[in-house]
Amino acid sequence: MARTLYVGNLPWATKAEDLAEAFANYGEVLDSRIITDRETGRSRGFGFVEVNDEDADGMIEALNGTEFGGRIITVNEARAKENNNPAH
DNA sequence: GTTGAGCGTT
Repeated sequence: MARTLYVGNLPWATKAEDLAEAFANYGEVLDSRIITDRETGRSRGFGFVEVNDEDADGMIEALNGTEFGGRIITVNEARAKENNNPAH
């Protein structure tokens, strides 16, 4: 079971491993992904972190509105195009 | 080499 977390307001230099490392301090990180521009390949400044369902809420509370890489990041439950579990 | 609200990739 896993839930996808949206992480926004990230510095341009943020990498997926950086997110995984930060989120791993508050729960189990299953996967992490930084969204980059498909055309240019540059970071869009936000990403997604797949975490354990049990720890998802705590990780959001722990990291939402906190400073990361010098910026205050936004952490929320991610929306999805199809397969996801937004149900509480 | 730049930018700053947002919800992605197969």
